[in-house]
Amino acid sequence: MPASPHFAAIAPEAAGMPLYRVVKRALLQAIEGGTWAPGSTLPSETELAVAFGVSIGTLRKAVDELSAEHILVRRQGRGTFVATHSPDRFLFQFFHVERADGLREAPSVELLSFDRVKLDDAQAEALNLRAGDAAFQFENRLALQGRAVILDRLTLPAGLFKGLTEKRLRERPSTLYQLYQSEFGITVVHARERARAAAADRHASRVLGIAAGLPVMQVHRVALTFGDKPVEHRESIINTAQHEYVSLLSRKDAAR
Amino acid sequence: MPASPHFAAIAPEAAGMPLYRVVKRALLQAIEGGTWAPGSTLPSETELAVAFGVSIGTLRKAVDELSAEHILVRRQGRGTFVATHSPDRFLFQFFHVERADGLREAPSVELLSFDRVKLDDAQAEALNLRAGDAAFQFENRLALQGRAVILDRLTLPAGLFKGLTEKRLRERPSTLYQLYQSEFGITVVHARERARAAAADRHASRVLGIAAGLPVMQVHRVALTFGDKPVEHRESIINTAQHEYVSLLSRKDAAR
DNA sequence: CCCAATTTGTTCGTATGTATA
DNA sequence: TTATACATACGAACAAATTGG
Repeated sequence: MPASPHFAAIAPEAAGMPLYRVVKRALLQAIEGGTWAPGSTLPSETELAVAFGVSIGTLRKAVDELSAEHILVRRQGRGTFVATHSPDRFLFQFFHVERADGLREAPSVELLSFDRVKLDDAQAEALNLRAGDAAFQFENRLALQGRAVILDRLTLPAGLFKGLTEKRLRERPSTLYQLYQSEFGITVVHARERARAAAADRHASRVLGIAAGLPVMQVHRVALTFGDKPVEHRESIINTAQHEYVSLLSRKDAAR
Repeated sequence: MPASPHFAAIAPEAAGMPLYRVVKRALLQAIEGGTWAPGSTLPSETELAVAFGVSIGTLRKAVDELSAEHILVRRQGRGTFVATHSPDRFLFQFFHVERADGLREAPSVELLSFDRVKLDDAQAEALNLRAGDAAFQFENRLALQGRAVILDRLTLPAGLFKGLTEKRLRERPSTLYQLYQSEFGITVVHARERARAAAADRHASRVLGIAAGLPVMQVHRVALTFGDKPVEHRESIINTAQHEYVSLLSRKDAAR
């Protein structure tokens, strides 16, 4: 285990902020700054409390919030870990399509295209960049039970994903977000989605094997890292003939 | 202030359950059973801790969870209250449509029809009842900025809403959920939604003033009270030409 | 405007239980 | 079995917000 890190004095913007939030911010910055890599074990609560000069209860309250946000994971008897992007986490936190009967299954993914592009106005706005900025854009076809259900078009800022290639994308061992994390040091912590109905255009109808003009759901998503900084823009076209878009089970968090 | 209530001994199903969860269940049952009406003030934390025979910290942990689930509301300096269904709460917790530019506005509601019906298979399944059971069914047209955007068809079990009439529905002073709560003692605590795209049928197209066949979003919602008991089924047809369906900002809870 | 009482919010510290290696 | 880690439970003191005098 690494030596207990040495933390900076209270930041100026912490004025009037409860101590446990100051500790939370410090933990966040340490995680973001790579003091503890994804998947690694943090020092014990006792050690952290000493390192920060706060009581164990205060330290726990900070960790409670980070745990509720899926940034840290606690396991009784084992320790506290920096969350990683496992296939399970993707399925339950970031994948919102289920079969109409409620079956939830991990999709199989097929890369259809890979390009370097310049951001259009809408993408630039969503990513907090300027139109014309360089980006990678690629399309995935997602299948459930062997049937194509979703067409994703993803847009990633070139500045954040230097060295991304079609080959690396294709040969990734696990989920996309796992790739972002392990290869580019980018941790997706949250996503915002907005949906509407639309008629399938020719491209979507070909990829999904449905008639052009058929109603499909169109979901715009922005994935965010620490500090709500956008790192990915995604437009999904969903064939909802046999499947449905399911909003977060906000219950899960509370009911445990 | 009413005298401190007198709570039953620990329930048998509480075996192995942490004390704060036992307290939480007892609080829930007291709320559900009407010991404290919606909007009323609970005894202070100190009093409750004494009444339950637990420490203040344990009591607070129970209240923390109920507060996170929007069942209780705490206000520093004032007290802890049983949550009520205000228009604001409806807008932020239960209404998921925004204008494309992000403007979130309370809809104006117009009652279009009111009938007694028998549940069909799908409705019965969703409401955990039997097909053919008696129900009320009514339609609302919701407008934003004066434009019709949503057509809701609601189905309520007749057994839970005895005495509901078109007149009472029409003359309610506030939101529908406020009516459920004050007139029928039914508190909606949570809702599950599933969405798909569909072509507007003739009825929807007439009500929303759009062309038949146009792609619209179709949202199935089941509203639940304590113990995840379903109390309302709702099918919404949304014209997403100018508006979007926005999934919960799961961030809001955590970021406060 | 200030003061006092009340209530929740924060912080501290300790002891004990439970899960894991 | 032992050691370690998180989980639960206890209790005390003070801070901050609110209300009423």
